[in-house]
Amino acid sequence: MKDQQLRKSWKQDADGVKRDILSVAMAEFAESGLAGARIDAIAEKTKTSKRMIYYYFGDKEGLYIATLEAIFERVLHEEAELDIDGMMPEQALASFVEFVFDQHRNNPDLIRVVMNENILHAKYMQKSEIIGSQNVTLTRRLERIIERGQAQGVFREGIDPMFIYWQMQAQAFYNVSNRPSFSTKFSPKFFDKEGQAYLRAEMVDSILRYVRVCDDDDRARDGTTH
Amino acid sequence: MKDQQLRKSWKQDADGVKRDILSVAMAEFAESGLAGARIDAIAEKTKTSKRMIYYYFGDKEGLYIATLEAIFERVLHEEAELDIDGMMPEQALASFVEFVFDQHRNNPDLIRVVMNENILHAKYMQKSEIIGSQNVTLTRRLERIIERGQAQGVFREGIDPMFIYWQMQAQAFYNVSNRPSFSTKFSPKFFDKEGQAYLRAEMVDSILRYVRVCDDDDRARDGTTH
Amino acid sequence: MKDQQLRKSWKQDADGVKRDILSVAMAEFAESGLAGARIDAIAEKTKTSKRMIYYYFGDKEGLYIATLEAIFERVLHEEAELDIDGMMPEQALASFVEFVFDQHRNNPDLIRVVMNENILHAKYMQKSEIIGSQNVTLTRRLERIIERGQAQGVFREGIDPMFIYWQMQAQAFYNVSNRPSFSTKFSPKFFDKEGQAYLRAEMVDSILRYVRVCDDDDRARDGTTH
Amino acid sequence: MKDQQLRKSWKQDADGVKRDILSVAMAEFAESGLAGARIDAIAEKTKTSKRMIYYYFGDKEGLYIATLEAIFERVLHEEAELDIDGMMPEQALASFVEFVFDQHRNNPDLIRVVMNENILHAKYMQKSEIIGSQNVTLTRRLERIIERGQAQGVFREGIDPMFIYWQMQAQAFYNVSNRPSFSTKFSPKFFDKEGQAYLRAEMVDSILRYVRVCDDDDRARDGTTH
DNA sequence: TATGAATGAGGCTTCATTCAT
DNA sequence: AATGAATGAAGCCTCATTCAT
Repeated sequence: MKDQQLRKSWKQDADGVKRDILSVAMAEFAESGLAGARIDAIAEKTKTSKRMIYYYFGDKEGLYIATLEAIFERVLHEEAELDIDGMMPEQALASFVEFVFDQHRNNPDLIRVVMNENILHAKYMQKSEIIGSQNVTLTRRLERIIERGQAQGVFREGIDPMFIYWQMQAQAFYNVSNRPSFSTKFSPKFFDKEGQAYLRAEMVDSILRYVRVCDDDDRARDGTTH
Repeated sequence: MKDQQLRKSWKQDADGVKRDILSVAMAEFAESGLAGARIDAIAEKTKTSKRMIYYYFGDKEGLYIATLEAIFERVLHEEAELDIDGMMPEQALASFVEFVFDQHRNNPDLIRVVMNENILHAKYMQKSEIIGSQNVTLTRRLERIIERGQAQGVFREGIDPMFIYWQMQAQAFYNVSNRPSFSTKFSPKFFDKEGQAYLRAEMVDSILRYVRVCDDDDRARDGTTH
Repeated sequence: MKDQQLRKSWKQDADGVKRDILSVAMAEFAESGLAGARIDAIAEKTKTSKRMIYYYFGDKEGLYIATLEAIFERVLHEEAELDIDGMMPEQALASFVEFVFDQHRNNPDLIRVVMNENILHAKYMQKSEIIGSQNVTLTRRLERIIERGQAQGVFREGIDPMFIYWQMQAQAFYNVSNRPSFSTKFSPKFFDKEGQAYLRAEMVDSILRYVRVCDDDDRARDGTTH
Repeated sequence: MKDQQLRKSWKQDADGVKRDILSVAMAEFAESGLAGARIDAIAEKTKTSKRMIYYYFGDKEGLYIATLEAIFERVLHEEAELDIDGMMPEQALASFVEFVFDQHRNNPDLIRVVMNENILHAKYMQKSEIIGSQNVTLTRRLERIIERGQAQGVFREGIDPMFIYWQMQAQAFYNVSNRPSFSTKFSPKFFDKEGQAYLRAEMVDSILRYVRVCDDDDRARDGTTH
């Protein structure tokens, strides 16, 4: 899209070929995982040939890692668009939760690739230098929301922002990753349009109740009713 | 229950062989998934030969399904040991959450197999007739806890027990399934002994805060502080 | 069927078991040939177990040969029922042809087993002592019909009865054996009920025309029209 | 017809490799049938490796179908060389019969492959789009011979050319296909050089007698001598 | 006489990768 | 920069047959 004019005489520019391969690879790795994906299948859906995959990415693992990094980079861009700095703490937190929920829901490929990574004990994520150092931004912003809420006296003390972030991730991720098994084993009711809206709202509610100041906070720790 | 006594004189022990194969297969499928597991690798770790795997389970898929069902059956048995009926509602709910958390934590094989199933869109879980009809018991018990709590006035109205169950599952599952990626991308701090204890406690707290009656419930829905 | 009374106390008599196995084997070998038939498949359709097949017949080849011989014996019995001795020569010959045609048509299993034998270069038929010495009877009877016709002046001289027999066999056999390929490559029109009746009638007609005295016999040999 | 000249510089010769594989496969499938043939055996007799069979033909069935089609194509080419249009009807018909007889006799591989196909109920012939639509030419030519003979008054009316074709095929095919069993069960006398010449001549004679006008045609239908 | 368990050899097929041009 | 041809290693599975009781 950028400098195509300069290269017009070439049939395809190198970047275009790479991007083409990557986008096909992403779909394949997301669908079948590293072991399950087939180089042949990827090559066939590509505009170029199998040889080019090896030319540009070395081997299957190289292509896989490139795919992984491309996905995380895409996600990073999305996160930059979250605009909550002007909101009141509760509203900001609610929007934050909704954003995380939606982000996962709208990126099933990301989820599936991460699922696969976890099956491989995150072997390739660890190898990548890009991925590890990424998500500081988002957690920082969450910290600031919590701090603001506490300063305003609407959020209680003793909250670990990272735990809240973990909890959000858990639910947002699980909502996509385990939909097949949960539907099968328990109930599909949360996965139609209404069900998803309900889940999203309750997730917000649940986290707000977790951070909010409540008179009876003495009851909270021991789990008894006085 | 069986006529094993009659067969004791046989050198062969079909059930033993099958169990042996299954336990090896469970580990292999958990580690590598359906596609990644190697029949040869399973056979080698077995007391018997590769041929016997085919004799008893037909093919790789047959073995995989048998493994799946064995795992879910094992889990079912564990659930029968949860004893919370005599407790007060809050205590019962707390114990329930802790049980779910521990159950997942202590069965990483189960988690990994389910992860794999989800990558396969739960294809084989759906095929199995055993798995679908299982988990009524546990959700029923949760329903009763909630009802009791509401009757006693300690839990608020408008709670869907299934959502609480979903939320528990999400966190308990994610805690095991996504540990590698979360550790890598964010922080490993929740995954040592103390971190796990913290996570478990906050999970309980979070859910109790979600169900508990709170004076300011009018604030809950719109997310403002008026 | 014979001495079942004597053996009533036994669950199954040896002959019954053997006959049971043989009848199943015949169907399997007819359908799939020696290489294609599966001992397991045969055993499953049998009232007894796989082990019994080996007990009674030694191995797969042994069972195959036994099947072969049983089939030829059955055919031999059928031939004994052909009753044409009182007929006039033309009528007798016509009946003979029809008999051969029907006999093949009604024994597709025989045909398929012989097809398979021919693929194996009749290896097992040659081994069998029973089969080789069988079909003298039928060819003798054909010889006698021809001789009678010649004596009565209705059949011409210079006919080899064995050729006529060969020609009948060829058509009667081909009608069953090559029905699938002929239907596919040329036309299925000869294989419905009417088509078969037509084929049968023309076969008779053709052979009668071949043996019958004809004024223009001088034309016959060189294939010219004078 | 092809651009082989352009590729002459390549070490690889895809068409040559394919043809090599096909010719070996033809012999193997002819000898052992689809089930009996061994990919390993084929590969060994080939200039290339087993892997290349899969590269070019996909799987065993793919190779089998390719073999089937190659054989039928070869036969088609042979048929194009039959030159009988200038002959008188009887002579043309005689030559036609001889051609069919010789064609079968000289292509035992074809016969054996078709035998095998018939054992498989012509399953793969039906799949092939090439084979079904082929043999119109030859039957058309036979029709025209008959018509010419009838127009000239040397052939009688009421003849179905397709039946004659069927009859020729039956005998020409059976002569090759059932030689082993016929030799074993009846007599080998038709299968040496003289025997084959005799069979061929009588086949011609028999068919000419079938089509020729004969004074006594009133006798033909009821089979009596009055 | 009867049976379920066991087996070794060999079959078909797939895969990521490299070669030659 | 690009491509069709080629490959070895390894995977899954099937078969007739035998063993132990």
